[in-house]
Amino acid sequence: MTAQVRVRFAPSPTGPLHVGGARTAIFNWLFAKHHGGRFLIRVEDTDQARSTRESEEMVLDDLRWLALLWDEGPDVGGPHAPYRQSERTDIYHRAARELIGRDVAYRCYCTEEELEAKRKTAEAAGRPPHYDLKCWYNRRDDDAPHAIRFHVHEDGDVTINDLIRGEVSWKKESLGDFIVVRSDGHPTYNFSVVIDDHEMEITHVIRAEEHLTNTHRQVLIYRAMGWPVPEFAHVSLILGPDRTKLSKRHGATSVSQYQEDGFLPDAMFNYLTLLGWSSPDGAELFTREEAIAKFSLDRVNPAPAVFDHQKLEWLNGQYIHAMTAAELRPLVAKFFDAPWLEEGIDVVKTSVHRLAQFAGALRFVREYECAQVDRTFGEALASELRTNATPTDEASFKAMVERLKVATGLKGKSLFMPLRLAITGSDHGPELVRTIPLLQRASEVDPLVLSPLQRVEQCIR
RNA sequence: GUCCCCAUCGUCUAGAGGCCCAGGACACCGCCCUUUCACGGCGGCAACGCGGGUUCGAAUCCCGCUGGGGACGCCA
Repeated sequence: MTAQVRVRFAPSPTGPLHVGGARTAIFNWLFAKHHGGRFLIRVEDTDQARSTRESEEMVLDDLRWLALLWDEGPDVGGPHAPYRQSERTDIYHRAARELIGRDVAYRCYCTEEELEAKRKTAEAAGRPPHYDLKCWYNRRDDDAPHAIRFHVHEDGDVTINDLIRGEVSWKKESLGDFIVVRSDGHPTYNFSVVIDDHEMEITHVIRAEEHLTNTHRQVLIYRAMGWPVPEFAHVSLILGPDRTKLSKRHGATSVSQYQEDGFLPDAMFNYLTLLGWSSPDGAELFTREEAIAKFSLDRVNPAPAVFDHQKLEWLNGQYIHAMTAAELRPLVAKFFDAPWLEEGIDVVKTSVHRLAQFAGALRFVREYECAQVDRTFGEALASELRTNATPTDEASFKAMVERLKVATGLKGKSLFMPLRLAITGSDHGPELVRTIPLLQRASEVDPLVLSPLQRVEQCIR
Protein backbone atom coordinates (compact mmCIF):
# COMPACT_ATOMS: atom_id res chain seq x y z
CA MET A 1 0.00 0.00 0.00
CA THR A 2 1.37 3.35 -1.01
CA ALA A 3 1.26 6.34 1.27
CA GLN A 4 -1.36 8.94 0.62
CA VAL A 5 -0.20 11.77 -1.58
CA ARG A 6 0.24 15.00 0.35
CA VAL A 7 1.30 18.17 -1.40
CA ARG A 8 1.43 21.77 -0.36
CA PHE A 9 1.46 25.25 -1.82
CA ALA A 10 3.63 27.46 0.33
CA PRO A 11 3.19 31.14 -0.48
CA SER A 12 5.10 33.86 1.28
CA PRO A 13 2.59 36.58 2.12
CA THR A 14 4.41 39.56 0.67
CA GLY A 15 1.80 40.66 -1.88
CA PRO A 16 -1.08 39.38 -3.95
CA LEU A 17 -0.86 35.98 -5.64
CA HIS A 18 1.27 36.05 -8.76
CA VAL A 19 0.28 34.06 -11.85
CA GLY A 20 3.44 31.99 -11.47
CA GLY A 21 2.45 31.09 -7.93
CA ALA A 22 -1.07 30.39 -9.13
CA ARG A 23 0.22 27.92 -11.67
CA THR A 24 2.36 26.19 -9.06
CA ALA A 25 -0.70 25.98 -6.83
CA ILE A 26 -2.73 24.56 -9.73
CA PHE A 27 -0.19 21.85 -10.49
CA ASN A 28 -0.10 20.88 -6.81
CA TRP A 29 -3.88 20.87 -6.60
CA LEU A 30 -4.25 18.86 -9.80
CA PHE A 31 -1.66 16.36 -8.63
CA ALA A 32 -3.39 15.92 -5.28
CA LYS A 33 -6.83 15.54 -6.85
CA HIS A 34 -5.58 13.13 -9.47
CA HIS A 35 -4.11 10.88 -6.81
CA GLY A 36 -6.91 11.31 -4.31
CA GLY A 37 -4.45 13.02 -1.99
CA ARG A 38 -4.46 16.08 0.21
CA PHE A 39 -3.64 19.64 -0.80
CA LEU A 40 -2.46 21.99 1.89
CA ILE A 41 -1.51 25.59 2.28
CA ARG A 42 1.41 26.59 4.42
CA VAL A 43 2.18 30.25 4.87
CA GLU A 44 5.90 30.99 4.76
CA ASP A 45 6.03 34.18 6.75
CA THR A 46 9.41 33.85 8.42
CA ASP A 47 10.54 37.11 6.89
CA GLN A 48 9.01 39.45 9.42
CA ALA A 49 9.96 42.55 7.49
CA ARG A 50 8.07 41.67 4.35
CA SER A 51 5.22 39.43 5.45
CA THR A 52 1.83 40.86 6.32
CA ARG A 53 -1.47 39.41 7.36
CA GLU A 54 -3.19 41.47 4.68
CA SER A 55 -1.10 39.81 2.02
CA GLU A 56 -1.92 36.42 3.42
CA GLU A 57 -5.62 37.22 3.16
CA MET A 58 -5.15 38.42 -0.40
CA VAL A 59 -3.34 35.27 -1.42
CA LEU A 60 -5.96 33.07 0.18
CA ASP A 61 -8.73 35.05 -1.49
CA ASP A 62 -7.04 34.69 -4.87
CA LEU A 63 -6.74 30.96 -4.33
CA ARG A 64 -10.41 30.77 -3.41
CA TRP A 65 -11.33 32.75 -6.48
CA LEU A 66 -9.52 30.17 -8.57
CA ALA A 67 -11.45 27.52 -6.62
CA LEU A 68 -8.23 25.87 -5.48
CA LEU A 69 -9.55 24.82 -2.12
CA TRP A 70 -7.29 23.23 0.45
CA ASP A 71 -7.72 20.41 2.91
CA GLU A 72 -5.41 21.84 5.56
CA GLY A 73 -4.26 25.39 6.01
CA PRO A 74 -3.88 28.38 8.32
CA ASP A 75 -7.60 29.16 8.34
CA VAL A 76 -9.07 25.65 8.36
CA GLY A 77 -6.41 24.02 10.52
CA GLY A 78 -5.58 20.34 10.25
CA PRO A 79 -3.60 17.56 11.92
CA HIS A 80 -0.32 19.46 11.60
CA ALA A 81 -1.43 22.89 12.73
CA PRO A 82 -0.32 25.58 12.89
CA TYR A 83 0.15 26.16 9.16
CA ARG A 84 1.82 29.52 9.53
CA GLN A 85 5.59 29.32 9.93
CA SER A 86 5.72 32.31 12.23
CA GLU A 87 3.75 30.20 14.70
CA ARG A 88 6.06 27.22 14.46
CA THR A 89 9.28 28.70 15.82
CA ASP A 90 9.51 26.21 18.68
CA ILE A 91 9.56 23.36 16.22
CA TYR A 92 12.43 24.91 14.30
CA HIS A 93 14.38 25.66 17.45
CA ARG A 94 14.01 22.08 18.60
CA ALA A 95 15.30 20.84 15.25
CA ALA A 96 18.18 23.32 15.33
CA ARG A 97 19.21 22.14 18.78
CA GLU A 98 19.18 18.59 17.51
CA LEU A 99 21.42 19.54 14.62
CA ILE A 100 23.84 21.29 16.99
CA GLY A 101 23.79 18.23 19.21
CA ARG A 102 24.82 16.11 16.25
CA ASP A 103 27.55 18.59 15.48
CA VAL A 104 26.28 19.35 12.01
CA ALA A 105 25.19 22.84 12.95
CA TYR A 106 26.83 25.49 15.09
CA ARG A 107 26.34 28.92 16.54
CA CYS A 108 27.79 31.70 14.44
CA TYR A 109 28.62 34.96 16.14
CA CYS A 110 29.84 36.82 13.07
CA THR A 111 28.08 40.09 12.41
CA GLU A 112 26.48 40.94 9.11
CA GLU A 113 29.01 43.69 8.50
CA GLU A 114 31.82 41.28 9.12
CA LEU A 115 30.34 38.77 6.69
CA GLU A 116 29.72 41.41 4.10
CA ALA A 117 33.38 42.42 4.23
CA LYS A 118 34.51 38.81 3.94
CA ARG A 119 32.26 38.28 0.94
CA LYS A 120 33.74 41.29 -0.75
CA THR A 121 37.34 40.22 -0.28
CA ALA A 122 36.55 36.70 -1.39
CA GLU A 123 34.87 38.01 -4.48
CA ALA A 124 37.74 40.37 -5.23
CA ALA A 125 40.16 37.48 -4.88
CA GLY A 126 38.04 35.46 -7.27
CA ARG A 127 37.12 32.93 -4.62
CA PRO A 128 33.56 31.69 -4.12
CA PRO A 129 31.83 33.85 -1.49
CA HIS A 130 31.54 31.04 1.02
CA TYR A 131 31.60 31.47 4.76
CA ASP A 132 35.14 31.20 6.07
CA LEU A 133 34.17 28.76 8.83
CA LYS A 134 35.54 30.97 11.59
CA CYS A 135 32.84 29.98 14.07
CA TRP A 136 32.99 26.35 13.03
CA TYR A 137 36.62 26.14 14.02
CA ASN A 138 36.02 28.14 17.20
CA ARG A 139 32.79 26.60 18.34
CA ARG A 140 31.32 28.16 21.43
CA ASP A 141 28.05 28.23 23.24
CA ASP A 142 27.14 31.47 24.96
CA ASP A 143 24.31 33.94 24.86
CA ALA A 144 25.95 36.57 22.72
CA PRO A 145 23.84 37.34 19.63
CA HIS A 146 24.28 34.56 17.12
CA ALA A 147 22.78 32.81 14.16
CA ILE A 148 22.90 29.06 13.59
CA ARG A 149 24.75 27.63 10.64
CA PHE A 150 24.60 24.27 8.97
CA HIS A 151 28.00 22.73 8.33
CA VAL A 152 28.67 21.22 4.93
CA HIS A 153 31.36 18.55 4.91
CA GLU A 154 33.22 18.89 1.65
CA ASP A 155 33.02 15.48 0.19
CA GLY A 156 30.69 13.66 -2.12
CA ASP A 157 27.74 15.09 -3.93
CA VAL A 158 24.00 15.42 -3.72
CA THR A 159 21.71 13.91 -6.31
CA ILE A 160 17.97 14.12 -6.64
CA ASN A 161 15.69 12.54 -9.17
CA ASP A 162 13.44 15.39 -10.14
CA LEU A 163 10.09 14.23 -11.46
CA ILE A 164 10.18 16.84 -14.20
CA ARG A 165 13.89 17.14 -14.97
CA GLY A 166 15.35 13.77 -14.13
CA GLU A 167 18.63 13.40 -12.32
CA VAL A 168 20.21 16.61 -11.02
CA SER A 169 23.36 16.62 -8.95
CA TRP A 170 25.70 19.04 -7.24
CA LYS A 171 29.13 18.77 -5.79
CA LYS A 172 29.02 19.54 -2.11
CA GLU A 173 32.16 21.63 -2.36
CA SER A 174 30.18 24.10 -4.42
CA LEU A 175 28.35 25.35 -1.39
CA GLY A 176 29.38 26.90 1.86
CA ASP A 177 27.93 26.67 5.34
CA PHE A 178 24.57 28.34 5.37
CA ILE A 179 22.39 29.99 7.97
CA VAL A 180 19.57 27.92 9.32
CA VAL A 181 18.32 30.17 12.10
CA ARG A 182 18.74 33.92 11.95
CA SER A 183 20.01 35.93 14.86
CA ASP A 184 16.46 37.19 15.42
CA GLY A 185 15.42 33.61 16.09
CA HIS A 186 13.51 33.10 12.86
CA PRO A 187 14.45 30.18 10.64
CA THR A 188 15.54 30.71 7.06
CA TYR A 189 13.59 29.29 4.17
CA ASN A 190 15.92 26.38 3.53
CA PHE A 191 15.51 25.20 7.07
CA SER A 192 11.84 25.74 7.83
CA VAL A 193 10.81 24.24 4.51
CA VAL A 194 12.54 20.97 5.36
CA ILE A 195 11.26 20.78 8.90
CA ASP A 196 7.71 21.52 7.82
CA ASP A 197 7.64 19.31 4.77
CA HIS A 198 8.78 16.47 6.99
CA GLU A 199 6.47 17.27 9.89
CA MET A 200 3.51 17.72 7.58
CA GLU A 201 4.31 14.47 5.82
CA ILE A 202 4.61 16.03 2.40
CA THR A 203 5.24 13.33 -0.18
CA HIS A 204 5.84 15.48 -3.26
CA VAL A 205 7.38 18.92 -3.31
CA ILE A 206 6.10 20.62 -6.44
CA ARG A 207 7.46 24.14 -6.67
CA ALA A 208 9.03 26.70 -8.98
CA GLU A 209 12.38 26.15 -10.64
CA GLU A 210 13.93 29.05 -8.79
CA HIS A 211 14.09 26.69 -5.83
CA LEU A 212 15.96 23.98 -7.68
CA THR A 213 19.39 25.15 -6.61
CA ASN A 214 18.25 25.29 -2.99
CA THR A 215 17.35 21.66 -3.02
CA HIS A 216 20.82 20.34 -2.32
CA ARG A 217 20.98 22.31 0.92
CA GLN A 218 17.66 20.90 1.91
CA VAL A 219 18.66 17.34 1.09
CA LEU A 220 21.67 17.78 3.36
CA ILE A 221 19.35 18.73 6.19
CA TYR A 222 17.09 15.74 5.57
CA ARG A 223 20.17 13.52 5.72
CA ALA A 224 21.48 15.13 8.87
CA MET A 225 18.13 14.63 10.56
CA GLY A 226 17.89 11.09 9.28
CA TRP A 227 14.62 11.81 7.52
CA PRO A 228 13.37 10.37 4.24
CA VAL A 229 13.64 12.77 1.33
CA PRO A 230 10.37 13.56 -0.49
CA GLU A 231 9.98 13.51 -4.26
CA PHE A 232 10.75 16.79 -5.97
CA ALA A 233 9.25 18.33 -9.08
CA HIS A 234 10.55 21.71 -10.19
CA VAL A 235 8.24 23.53 -12.52
CA SER A 236 9.81 25.96 -14.98
CA LEU A 237 9.38 29.68 -14.65
CA ILE A 238 6.85 31.84 -16.44
CA LEU A 239 8.52 34.46 -18.59
CA GLY A 240 7.50 37.83 -19.97
CA PRO A 241 7.64 38.64 -23.70
CA ASP A 242 11.34 39.56 -23.29
CA ARG A 243 12.01 36.09 -21.91
CA THR A 244 12.98 37.19 -18.44
CA LYS A 245 11.12 36.11 -15.33
CA LEU A 246 7.60 37.55 -15.45
CA SER A 247 7.35 40.60 -13.24
CA LYS A 248 5.37 43.74 -12.65
CA ARG A 249 7.09 45.60 -15.45
CA HIS A 250 5.55 43.16 -17.95
CA GLY A 251 2.05 44.32 -17.01
CA ALA A 252 -0.57 42.49 -15.01
CA THR A 253 0.99 39.65 -13.04
CA SER A 254 -1.33 39.28 -10.10
CA VAL A 255 -4.31 37.02 -10.19
CA SER A 256 -6.49 39.72 -8.65
CA GLN A 257 -5.63 42.03 -11.53
CA TYR A 258 -6.95 39.47 -13.99
CA GLN A 259 -10.07 39.15 -11.93
CA GLU A 260 -10.55 42.91 -12.11
CA ASP A 261 -9.99 42.86 -15.84
CA GLY A 262 -12.88 40.47 -16.28
CA PHE A 263 -11.27 37.09 -16.66
CA LEU A 264 -13.18 34.05 -15.47
CA PRO A 265 -11.58 31.80 -12.87
CA ASP A 266 -12.24 28.72 -14.99
CA ALA A 267 -10.56 30.29 -18.00
CA MET A 268 -7.62 31.40 -15.90
CA PHE A 269 -7.33 27.92 -14.47
CA ASN A 270 -7.52 26.39 -17.94
CA TYR A 271 -4.91 28.74 -19.38
CA LEU A 272 -2.44 28.40 -16.53
CA THR A 273 -2.78 24.61 -16.64
CA LEU A 274 -1.86 24.73 -20.31
CA LEU A 275 1.20 26.82 -19.62
CA GLY A 276 3.80 24.12 -19.24
CA TRP A 277 1.51 21.13 -19.34
CA SER A 278 -0.26 19.49 -22.24
CA SER A 279 -3.12 17.08 -22.24
CA PRO A 280 -2.29 13.62 -23.63
CA ASP A 281 -5.21 13.95 -26.06
CA GLY A 282 -4.17 17.42 -27.18
CA ALA A 283 -7.24 19.11 -25.70
CA GLU A 284 -6.81 22.79 -24.96
CA LEU A 285 -10.22 23.57 -23.58
CA PHE A 286 -11.15 21.40 -20.67
CA THR A 287 -13.04 21.34 -17.39
CA ARG A 288 -11.35 20.93 -14.05
CA GLU A 289 -12.62 17.36 -13.84
CA GLU A 290 -11.04 16.54 -17.18
CA ALA A 291 -7.79 18.16 -16.14
CA ILE A 292 -7.75 16.20 -12.89
CA ALA A 293 -8.33 12.95 -14.75
CA LYS A 294 -5.57 13.58 -17.28
CA PHE A 295 -2.96 15.39 -15.22
CA SER A 296 0.46 13.92 -14.67
CA LEU A 297 3.83 15.41 -13.84
CA ASP A 298 5.56 13.60 -16.69
CA ARG A 299 3.75 15.81 -19.18
CA VAL A 300 5.00 18.98 -17.57
CA ASN A 301 7.44 20.74 -19.88
CA PRO A 302 10.81 21.53 -18.25
CA ALA A 303 11.39 24.55 -20.50
CA PRO A 304 10.29 27.99 -19.35
CA ALA A 305 7.11 29.39 -20.94
CA VAL A 306 6.28 32.88 -22.11
CA PHE A 307 2.96 34.16 -20.81
CA ASP A 308 0.73 34.69 -23.85
CA HIS A 309 -1.84 37.30 -22.99
CA GLN A 310 -3.61 36.97 -26.34
CA LYS A 311 -4.21 33.29 -25.91
CA LEU A 312 -5.57 33.88 -22.43
CA GLU A 313 -8.01 36.41 -23.90
CA TRP A 314 -9.08 34.01 -26.60
CA LEU A 315 -9.61 31.26 -24.06
CA ASN A 316 -11.58 33.58 -21.80
CA GLY A 317 -13.73 34.50 -24.80
CA GLN A 318 -14.42 30.83 -25.40
CA TYR A 319 -15.67 30.48 -21.85
CA ILE A 320 -17.81 33.60 -22.09
CA HIS A 321 -19.35 32.54 -25.39
CA ALA A 322 -20.22 29.13 -23.96
CA MET A 323 -22.12 30.65 -21.03
CA THR A 324 -25.75 31.72 -21.13
CA ALA A 325 -26.75 35.33 -20.60
CA ALA A 326 -28.42 34.31 -17.35
CA GLU A 327 -25.17 32.82 -16.07
CA LEU A 328 -23.20 35.83 -17.19
CA ARG A 329 -25.53 38.48 -15.79
CA PRO A 330 -24.43 38.42 -12.13
CA LEU A 331 -20.78 38.39 -13.17
CA VAL A 332 -21.14 41.24 -15.64
CA ALA A 333 -23.15 43.25 -13.12
CA LYS A 334 -19.96 43.80 -11.15
CA PHE A 335 -18.63 45.81 -14.07
CA PHE A 336 -21.78 47.28 -15.55
CA ASP A 337 -25.43 47.04 -14.67
CA ALA A 338 -28.78 47.94 -16.21
CA PRO A 339 -32.32 46.61 -15.98
CA TRP A 340 -32.06 45.19 -19.49
CA LEU A 341 -28.61 43.69 -18.90
CA GLU A 342 -29.43 40.07 -19.56
CA GLU A 343 -30.86 40.66 -23.01
CA GLY A 344 -28.00 43.04 -23.75
CA ILE A 345 -25.46 40.37 -22.85
CA ASP A 346 -27.18 37.89 -25.08
CA VAL A 347 -27.06 40.30 -28.00
CA VAL A 348 -23.36 41.23 -27.77
CA LYS A 349 -21.59 38.38 -26.03
CA THR A 350 -19.89 36.97 -29.11
CA SER A 351 -17.95 40.19 -29.49
CA VAL A 352 -16.58 40.13 -25.94
CA HIS A 353 -13.48 38.43 -24.54
CA ARG A 354 -13.51 39.80 -21.01
CA LEU A 355 -16.38 40.63 -18.67
CA ALA A 356 -15.16 44.20 -18.41
CA GLN A 357 -15.69 44.62 -22.15
CA PHE A 358 -19.47 44.30 -21.87
CA ALA A 359 -19.68 47.92 -20.76
CA GLY A 360 -18.11 49.09 -23.98
CA ALA A 361 -20.00 46.62 -26.13
CA LEU A 362 -23.31 47.84 -24.66
CA ARG A 363 -22.52 51.52 -24.60
CA PHE A 364 -24.62 52.10 -27.72
CA VAL A 365 -27.77 51.24 -25.77
CA ARG A 366 -27.54 54.28 -23.54
CA GLU A 367 -25.44 56.53 -25.68
CA TYR A 368 -26.81 57.67 -28.97
CA GLU A 369 -25.37 60.18 -31.32
CA CYS A 370 -27.18 60.93 -34.54
CA ALA A 371 -25.26 59.96 -37.66
CA GLN A 372 -25.65 61.40 -41.15
CA VAL A 373 -28.90 59.93 -42.42
CA ASP A 374 -30.80 60.81 -45.55
CA ARG A 375 -33.75 62.99 -44.53
CA THR A 376 -36.28 61.24 -46.73
CA PHE A 377 -35.21 57.89 -45.39
CA GLY A 378 -35.38 59.12 -41.82
CA GLU A 379 -38.90 60.38 -42.23
CA ALA A 380 -40.04 57.19 -43.88
CA LEU A 381 -38.55 55.24 -40.99
CA ALA A 382 -40.09 57.50 -38.39
CA SER A 383 -43.50 57.16 -39.96
CA GLU A 384 -43.10 53.38 -40.16
CA LEU A 385 -42.26 53.19 -36.48
CA ARG A 386 -45.12 55.50 -35.57
CA THR A 387 -47.82 53.69 -37.53
CA ASN A 388 -46.67 50.17 -36.81
CA ALA A 389 -45.19 49.25 -33.48
CA THR A 390 -41.43 48.99 -33.17
CA PRO A 391 -40.46 45.36 -33.77
CA THR A 392 -39.81 43.29 -30.67
CA ASP A 393 -39.12 39.97 -32.34
CA GLU A 394 -37.78 38.49 -35.54
CA ALA A 395 -41.14 38.20 -37.31
CA SER A 396 -42.18 41.78 -36.73
CA PHE A 397 -38.68 42.96 -37.66
CA LYS A 398 -38.95 41.18 -41.02
CA ALA A 399 -42.39 42.62 -41.60
CA MET A 400 -41.04 46.10 -40.91
CA VAL A 401 -38.18 45.58 -43.35
CA GLU A 402 -40.63 44.54 -46.05
CA ARG A 403 -42.74 47.65 -45.54
CA LEU A 404 -39.64 49.81 -45.55
CA LYS A 405 -38.58 48.35 -48.87
CA VAL A 406 -41.88 49.37 -50.39
CA ALA A 407 -41.91 52.80 -48.77
CA THR A 408 -38.34 53.73 -49.67
CA GLY A 409 -37.65 51.68 -52.77
CA LEU A 410 -34.39 50.61 -51.11
CA LYS A 411 -33.12 47.11 -50.52
CA GLY A 412 -30.05 45.22 -49.41
CA LYS A 413 -27.15 47.11 -48.00
CA SER A 414 -28.53 50.48 -49.08
CA LEU A 415 -31.54 49.83 -46.89
CA PHE A 416 -29.80 48.23 -43.91
CA MET A 417 -26.95 50.67 -43.62
CA PRO A 418 -29.07 53.81 -43.26
CA LEU A 419 -31.35 51.87 -40.95
CA ARG A 420 -28.42 50.88 -38.74
CA LEU A 421 -27.01 54.40 -38.82
CA ALA A 422 -30.32 55.98 -37.93
CA ILE A 423 -30.91 53.70 -35.00
CA THR A 424 -27.47 53.11 -33.55
CA GLY A 425 -25.45 55.99 -34.91
CA SER A 426 -22.76 53.54 -35.91
CA ASP A 427 -21.94 51.54 -39.02
CA HIS A 428 -21.23 48.37 -37.12
CA GLY A 429 -22.64 46.38 -34.25
CA PRO A 430 -24.78 43.35 -33.49
CA GLU A 431 -27.47 42.32 -35.94
CA LEU A 432 -30.38 44.75 -36.21
CA VAL A 433 -32.95 42.01 -35.75
CA ARG A 434 -31.67 41.74 -32.17
CA THR A 435 -30.62 45.34 -31.63
CA ILE A 436 -33.94 47.00 -32.40
CA PRO A 437 -36.01 44.82 -30.06
CA LEU A 438 -33.36 45.27 -27.37
CA LEU A 439 -33.44 49.04 -27.70
CA GLN A 440 -37.21 49.08 -27.65
CA ARG A 441 -37.51 46.97 -24.52
CA ALA A 442 -34.61 48.70 -22.79
CA SER A 443 -36.24 52.08 -23.37
CA GLU A 444 -39.35 50.84 -21.60
CA VAL A 445 -37.50 49.97 -18.40
CA ASP A 446 -34.56 52.36 -18.42
CA PRO A 447 -35.01 56.14 -18.57
CA LEU A 448 -31.47 56.46 -19.89
CA VAL A 449 -32.33 54.61 -23.07
CA LEU A 450 -33.92 56.20 -26.11
CA SER A 451 -36.29 54.02 -28.09
CA PRO A 452 -35.64 53.44 -31.80
CA LEU A 453 -38.40 55.92 -32.66
CA GLN A 454 -37.04 58.59 -30.34
CA ARG A 455 -33.66 58.18 -31.97
CA VAL A 456 -34.96 58.59 -35.48
CA GLU A 457 -37.04 61.59 -34.48
CA GLN A 458 -34.03 63.18 -32.86
CA CYS A 459 -32.11 62.56 -36.02
CA ILE A 460 -34.53 64.22 -38.44
CA ARG A 461 -35.41 67.12 -36.20
C1' G B 1 32.44 34.85 -12.32
C1' U B 2 30.75 29.87 -10.18
C1' C B 3 26.88 26.28 -10.03
C1' C B 4 22.23 24.47 -11.90
C1' C B 5 18.27 24.21 -15.52
C1' C B 6 16.54 24.77 -20.50
C1' A B 7 16.59 24.77 -26.17
C1' U B 8 10.59 22.44 -32.18
C1' C B 9 6.65 27.88 -36.01
C1' G B 10 6.39 35.10 -33.33
C1' U B 11 3.90 32.52 -28.70
C1' C B 12 1.93 27.83 -26.07
C1' U B 13 2.98 23.04 -27.57
C1' A B 14 2.70 17.48 -30.02
C1' G B 15 6.73 14.50 -30.99
C1' A B 16 9.83 9.21 -26.15
C1' G B 17 14.96 6.38 -33.79
C1' G B 18 11.75 5.19 -39.21
C1' C B 19 4.37 6.81 -38.85
C1' C B 20 7.60 13.94 -39.53
C1' C B 21 10.17 17.31 -46.53
C1' A B 22 7.34 17.84 -38.42
C1' G B 23 0.92 17.85 -36.15
C1' G B 24 -2.46 21.14 -33.14
C1' A B 25 -3.71 25.97 -30.74
C1' C B 26 -3.15 31.53 -30.27
C1' A B 27 -1.68 35.63 -33.26
C1' C B 28 -1.36 37.17 -38.42
C1' C B 29 -3.15 36.90 -43.76
C1' G B 30 -6.85 35.26 -47.38
C1' C B 31 -11.70 33.11 -48.67
C1' C B 32 -16.69 31.61 -47.12
C1' C B 33 -21.00 32.53 -43.93
C1' U B 34 -23.26 37.26 -42.76
C1' U B 35 -27.63 43.01 -46.07
C1' U B 36 -22.41 45.81 -40.85
C1' C B 37 -19.24 44.10 -36.67
C1' A B 38 -18.41 39.85 -33.99
C1' C B 39 -18.97 34.49 -33.76
C1' G B 40 -18.28 30.31 -36.82
C1' G B 41 -16.24 27.41 -41.15
C1' C B 42 -12.27 26.65 -44.74
C1' G B 43 -7.34 27.66 -46.38
C1' G B 44 -2.41 30.03 -46.02
C1' C B 45 2.23 31.91 -43.77
C1' A B 46 5.55 29.99 -40.20
C1' A B 47 9.96 25.96 -36.44
C1' C B 48 13.48 21.07 -35.15
C1' G B 49 19.93 27.10 -32.75
C1' C B 50 25.08 25.41 -34.65
C1' G B 51 28.94 21.62 -35.04
C1' G B 52 30.49 16.84 -34.24
C1' G B 53 29.38 11.83 -33.24
C1' U B 54 26.20 6.89 -32.59
C1' U B 55 22.90 4.41 -36.26
C1' C B 56 21.00 1.54 -42.38
C1' G B 57 18.12 5.79 -40.50
C1' A B 58 17.95 11.41 -35.52
C1' A B 59 13.61 16.75 -34.04
C1' U B 60 14.19 12.38 -31.08
C1' C B 61 20.40 9.24 -28.19
C1' C B 62 25.72 11.17 -26.80
C1' C B 63 29.50 15.23 -26.71
C1' G B 64 30.86 20.25 -27.55
C1' C B 65 29.53 25.19 -28.76
C1' U B 66 26.14 29.05 -28.79
C1' G B 67 21.98 31.22 -26.81
C1' G B 68 18.34 31.97 -22.91
C1' G B 69 16.95 31.56 -17.87
C1' G B 70 17.64 30.73 -12.67
C1' A B 71 20.48 30.40 -8.16
C1' C B 72 24.65 31.97 -5.62
C1' G B 73 21.25 36.44 1.09
C1' C B 74 20.69 36.29 8.66
C1' C B 75 14.59 36.75 0.96
C1' A B 76 11.35 33.05 -0.29
